[in-house]
Parts: sequence; C-alpha cells; structure tokens
Amino acid sequence: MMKLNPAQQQAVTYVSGPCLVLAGAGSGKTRVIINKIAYLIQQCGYKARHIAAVTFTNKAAREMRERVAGSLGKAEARGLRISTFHTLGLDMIRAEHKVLGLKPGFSLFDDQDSLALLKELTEAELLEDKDQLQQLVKRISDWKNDLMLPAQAIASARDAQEALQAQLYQRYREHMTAYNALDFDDLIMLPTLLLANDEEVRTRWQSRIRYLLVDEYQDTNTSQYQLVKLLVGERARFTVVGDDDQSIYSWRGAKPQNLVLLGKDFPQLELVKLEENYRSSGRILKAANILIANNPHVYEKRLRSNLGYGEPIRVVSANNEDHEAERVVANLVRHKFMNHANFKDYAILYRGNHQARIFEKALMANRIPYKISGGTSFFSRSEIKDIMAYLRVLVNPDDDNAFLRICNVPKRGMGPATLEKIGRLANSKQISLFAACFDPDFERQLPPQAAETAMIFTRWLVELGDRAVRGDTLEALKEMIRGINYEDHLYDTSPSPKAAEMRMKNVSELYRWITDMLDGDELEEPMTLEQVVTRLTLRDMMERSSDEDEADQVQMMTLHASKGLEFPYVFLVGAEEGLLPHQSSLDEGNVEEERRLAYVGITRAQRELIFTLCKERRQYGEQIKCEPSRFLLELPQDDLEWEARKAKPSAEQRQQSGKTNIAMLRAMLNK
DNA sequence: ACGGCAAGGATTTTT
DNA sequence: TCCTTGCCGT
Repeated sequence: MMKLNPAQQQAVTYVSGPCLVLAGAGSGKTRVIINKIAYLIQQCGYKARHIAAVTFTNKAAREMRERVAGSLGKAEARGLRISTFHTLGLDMIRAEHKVLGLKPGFSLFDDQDSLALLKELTEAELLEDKDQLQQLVKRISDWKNDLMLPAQAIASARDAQEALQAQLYQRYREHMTAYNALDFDDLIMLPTLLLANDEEVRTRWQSRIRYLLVDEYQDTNTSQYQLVKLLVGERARFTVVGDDDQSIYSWRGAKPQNLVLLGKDFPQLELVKLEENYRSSGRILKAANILIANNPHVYEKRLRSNLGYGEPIRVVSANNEDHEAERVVANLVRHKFMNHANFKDYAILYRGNHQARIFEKALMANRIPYKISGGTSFFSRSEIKDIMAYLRVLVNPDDDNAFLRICNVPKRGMGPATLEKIGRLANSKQISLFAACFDPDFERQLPPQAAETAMIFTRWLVELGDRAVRGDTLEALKEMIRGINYEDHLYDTSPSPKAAEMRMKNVSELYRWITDMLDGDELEEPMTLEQVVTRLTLRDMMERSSDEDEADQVQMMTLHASKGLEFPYVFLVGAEEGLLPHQSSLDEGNVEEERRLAYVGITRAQRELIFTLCKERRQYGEQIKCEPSRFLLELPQDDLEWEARKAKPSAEQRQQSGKTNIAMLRAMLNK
C-alpha cells in the first residue's frame, strides 16, 4: 500500500461501486489487483472465498495466485478464487452439472477435437471446401459467443448458407451431447445462459462471488462480458482492468468495445487511469505514445516514464531475410559484449511464427542459446494427444473421438473394417462406440476374431478405469502405459530412435505433470483423475521445475505472445509493409489492430529498441520488394537512427504517410 | 500398412 | 520455396 502512486491507490481503495482501471503498458496493473484483493480482505471485511479474480491465461492466474499468497499469507488467501474465465466456467458447470443435464466426467474437446468432429459431420454434406469448414467453425464459435443455441441460429438464418451452417451447428451439438463432451466456448456459454435463465442459480452464485476482478478486460468477448454482468448483478461490486491499446485479439472474438459498453451499462462507473510507466525509457514511451495516437480513442491516455530518456531507437535494414538475421545476431553479440548483458536480456519479436526459423538458424550457427516460446504446442504433439485420449476414455468411455484415436494405437488389430461394424451397431442403437462393445448384439455382428480383440481391449479399459477411480490412480496409470507398450510403439513409428526418445521424454513429462497434479502441493489441492484431464486440456498444468526459466537464452516469440512480458533489449524484426501491418489485415482494413500490435512490441522494451527490415524478401518462392513499415514513418524521426544502409524512406513515402494520418484524423472527427 | 508423389496453402492462436 | 495433406500404388 505504501509503495503505490496516487492513481494506483485510488484504483485500489475505490470499492463502493463499479471501477474501470485503464492501465497502460507497464503501469503496474497486476500490483493494483494484488493490492486490491488484500485491501478488500484486510480493510473492507470481505472473506477471501467471496472474492474472485479472472484472467485469460493460466500463466497470469498462477502468477497472481502466487503473489497474493505471498502478500496475504496462506491462511488469509484460503478460498480465494483466482482462475481463467474458462476455469471459472468449468467450475460452475461442474457444480451445476445436474441442472445442465451433464453426466459427471464429461470430456473437454480442444479446438482440434472439435474440428475433427465437424470435419466428419460435414463429409456427408456437400461442403467439401476446406474454406467452408473454417467458416463453419468460426460461425459456430460466433454463435456461442453471442449465446445463441442451435434453435435460435436456425430461426435467425438469413440465407441458405447460414441455414445449412445452423443445421450443422445443431448436429454438432447433438454429437457433443452424445459424447458427453463440451468445447471451450461451452465453458463460457453454458454458465452464462444458466445464470441468465435460472434465478435460483444466479442468486446463489452472486452471493458466492461478492467482489469480482477482471484482468485484461479489453480481451473479453460478448459472452464473457455477459457472464461478468450476471455475476456482479445489481450490486455491481467489481473492478476491471484493461488497456484498449493492447487489444490484439479481436480476430478471436475479443470486443474492445466492451470497455465503452461498460460505461453505458454502469453509468456510475469510476474511471481510474494508470499512466505512470515503470518499465521503459522516456524515448521508447514517447515513440509508443506517438504511434498509438494514430488510432482513434475513446479514453485518452498518455504514458509517462519514470526513467531517463535513453538511447535512440535504431532501425537496421538488411538486403534480405538471411541478411536480416545475420545483422540481428551481429548486433546482439556486439551489444552483449559491450554492455556485459546476458542472452536472456534480449528478445527477438516477430509477426509470424515462420519468421522464427531463419533467426533460429542464425543463432544456432553462432552457438547462441535461444528459446522459442509458442509455435507448435506441447499438446498438439501426437504422443501427448494419444496419452490424453487414453485418459479421456478412462474418465468418459462415451468419448468416441478419444476412443477412435486410441483403439488402434498402438496397433492391436482393430482396423477400419472392425470399427465400421462397431460404428454401425452404435449408430443403430444410438449408443457410443464403447458401449456398443458391451451390447448383447455385439458378438453376433462381428467376426469372432475382431469381437475378441475389441472385447479384450474394452474390458481392460473398464478394469483400469475402475481402479483409477477407486483409489490407486497412479498405479493404474503406470500399468496403462506399460500395458499398451507405448514406448515400443514410439520406436516403431518414429523416423529415428532419437525422435522416439524425444517423444518418450514428452510422455514422461506429461506423466510427471499428472502425478504432481494428483498429489497436489501447498498451493493446490490434490485432484482426481477427472479433474486432471480437464485441466490439462485447458493447458492449466502446474509449474514445471524452473530450470528453463533460469537459463540464459535469447527469447524469441511472436508479438502476440510477448504481451505482458518485458525485456531490456528488444529486436522488433520484419518492420515492413505487408508484414507488420500484415497484408491480410490491410486487406480487411484493420490497420489499427496492427498498430496496436506494434505498440505492444515497442512497449516490451525497457532500455533499447531496435527495428529491422529487409529490402527484399522471399515469399512463396518469389522475391518481393519490401517497403518500410508505415509505423516506422509514424514514429518521431528525431528519436530514430536509421542505419545508413540506404533504406531511408523517400520523400514520397513520407508524404504518403502524412496523407494517411490526415485521413485517419478525419475519420476520427467524423465518428 | 506404409512410402512416394502431387497438390495446395502459407497471420496472430490466451482457452 | 517449403511444409503439410491426401491419394495411390505396392
């Protein structure tokens, strides 16, 4: 409390009504949330179990949980609810599963699972276009985010295309119900609809959560905001923290307009701006402010630096992308040597994952340790999906998707022909594949050999599942991995023994997470296998031992992934038209989000910022000429140091940039 | 069941 | 260009 600035203090102590904290980059918003939770408990008489804080990422939730535990002590923090939106929804669904008509032990489908199911459903239709499949996925997600059930979607369809999509939405829903499965969007939609329609449930949750805090509010979508509104009710005791300038997920349904909506829905809203920045040098902040001023704003905000003015921002140009990577590495090495810095003080930020490869190559060639965050995630590796599918079947045998994945992996002679027959039986009786294997007709409709293998397998699973639920979960798990000879399977199917080894290491890693979660620790309660499986699908695993965090490695990630982080020295690479304002965003006329993305990147830097760009770049096999990003031209040129390599913007380009600014200003005034 | 080859696609991806 | 996907042949 002592160390808060006046604005932060106001944000913390205003508790009598709805509160919006506009928190600029690096303005100490997490601190405000932590302090506010403590203030609510210690000064305002709130019980910890009546307070909930929601974030978007598990990482953010975990960090918050740790910091609160550190400042409050374990006893006082007991019962405090700090989770992601999705985990909160999951908890609510679990508590209310009877009302929702769900059997306990339901499966959670991740995006890939849902996509696979939809693919299957659309195969019968004349929807062969993969583009149309993508559209369908998006449409269903949109419907769910707008809290529309299939019946409403069908009723409100405006054309044949939409009507077909609505029909498929309904079939999708039916299949999910049959599998006893939910997808990510359901985790928000179902609790929200339940609260909206059931007064008893609503008042129960409103009395359970009496103060609500929301982090990264600008990233909420419609249903998430509805959930917030329903949870806080008339009393409206809540604080949301957000920054419209850091809204970079609108392509995923985030509605930064929710910030404006909040003022309309709650006229008594208290607005607090955090404009003091504790992260970056004055020059970096000035650049960021000037850049983002090109976007229209509902709430004006200007970050002030507490630190010195700092070094000039450099713009390094290269002939092509290989040269770009070389120059970054050369600059980095020289800089590190002159400043006695560590590798982990440097970040290379880029727009698209594909850009990473070339930098990876250059770093490797120079024996520089690096770490790439993001990219193909742990959970999309096939070996992890396999084991997860096994676990899902143990917990929920009706999960046909998971069952299909594992029944012949490793190969046990349950090939397509057998499955086809089981599928037909299951279909005719309206039961799951697994249940079909226990049907009285099962043995009559299958060749003896096939029936035999299927029965041995399913009975083995039942036995394992029983054991896992009854008590010795760990033993059951161990036996399962041993029982399927998974290690042999990996060696059989991997291109090299080395790859198999890697994959087995991943499996062991997963196994370790599972055991940790089953056992629990001082911050987390022990979980049941059922809980472990859903939490893992939500990517919410316990912190693995921190040997990686300590390592001295150059940090590489996309601009999106960098949000919330900070680094002493930042290379923002590929600052070119078509790449940083990405071409597809230009096509859609959404430069503003790209500008925010650049803003996020710039404000990651604490001490120094270096942009790089190429004169030409190979794209889809052909060389294309590159122009400097318009964002570079929007920055204060006095603070930029263009590296002489003859890529200075021409007078014509400056003129162009000036024109667009005027056009934008006009657009703003017209609004 | 698996390797070979052609075609197609190539932002971002908190859960 | 270079990766993934899917189809086809053995």
